[in-house]
Amino acid sequence: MEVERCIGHLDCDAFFAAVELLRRPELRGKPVIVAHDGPRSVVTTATYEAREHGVGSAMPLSVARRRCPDAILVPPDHDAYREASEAVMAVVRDEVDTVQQLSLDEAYVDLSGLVAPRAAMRRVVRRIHRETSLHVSVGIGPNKLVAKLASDAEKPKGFVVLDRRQAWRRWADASPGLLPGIGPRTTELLAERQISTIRALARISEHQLSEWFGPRSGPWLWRRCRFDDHDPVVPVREPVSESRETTFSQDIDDPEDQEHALRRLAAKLFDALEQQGRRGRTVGIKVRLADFSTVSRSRTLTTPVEDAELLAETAVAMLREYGPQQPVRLLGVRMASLELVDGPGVQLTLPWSP
DNA sequence: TCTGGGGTCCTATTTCCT
DNA sequence: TCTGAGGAAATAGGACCC
Repeated sequence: MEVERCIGHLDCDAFFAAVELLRRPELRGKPVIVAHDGPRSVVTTATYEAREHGVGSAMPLSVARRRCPDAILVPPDHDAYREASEAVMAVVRDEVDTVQQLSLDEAYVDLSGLVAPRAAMRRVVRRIHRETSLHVSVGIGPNKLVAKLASDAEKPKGFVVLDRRQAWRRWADASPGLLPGIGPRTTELLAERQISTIRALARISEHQLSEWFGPRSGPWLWRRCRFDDHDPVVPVREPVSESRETTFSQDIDDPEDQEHALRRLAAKLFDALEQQGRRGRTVGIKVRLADFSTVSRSRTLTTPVEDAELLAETAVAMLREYGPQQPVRLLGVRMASLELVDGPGVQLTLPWSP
């Protein structure tokens, strides 16, 4: 028996930029862009003043500068954002039992069974602002999909409550690309078939969508365009993989330089995992060439990688075997099949043979 | 306009095992 | 020993998200 759910989605407004503005109030009201200052940088976050000039997230910094020459550039400070995030999420968890944090600035909450879910979320919003001076937008709906669309609909400081029918009325004529999970590629594939609205997509049979997009994605699309979504709010999820990668300010041609960069990334990744008490059995590399094409290689070992040297050597070996035929723009190292190292004591006790 | 870094998930293909 | 079906796991690539 499916019980009617009530799901909330909460999203901090221009989060990174907002945190910077708290530290530097003199920037308030000005166009601010959070990004590293490099030739190949992209915009991480922009204040609404900068967005008015057409600046948006993930946009090349070179473009953003052209569109908004007066913008003030602030380098990202992830430690500060993590701290602010912890303060925000602490409030959310204090007010709601079931919280799924998606990123530093976003979370789903399960409000099912609450007598006054809206009042609960109003309280969360007020407390977050009182305790952190940050603003959030909230969406409430019968599932994650509607909640997320709703939180995005009227930001900043939005508070939108919709049921499925209202969501349909509001967005039936919008592009399928509005729906989270439908990106540029799928939007294009649909457009080739003359499907450019959610309404048009909803007229396609599940069977047809499965033929076009496969046995999982087809039915998923069929449900999505009906604003139907049964994904539960899952409080804790173990990480699947972790990686470190870097784009060079200039492409690297020399194999020795490439290997050196790869070793540095491997060391960084190993340190991070060791801090968490995690290790993985699968080592992967990622290579982006000058023409922006990307190649990956991976190798699964019989036992989890126990030392930094093995990780680095495995990565370097794969890079040598691949042997890039173009200058390299980006290198990355990844570990997957992650597991938690046993508690203290177990690895101190060597399994010896008599 | 010229594209970061850190992730998740899906698909197709290959490989290995029974 | 050869052959093959079918599934699980590994691999590569790509779409997508913040």
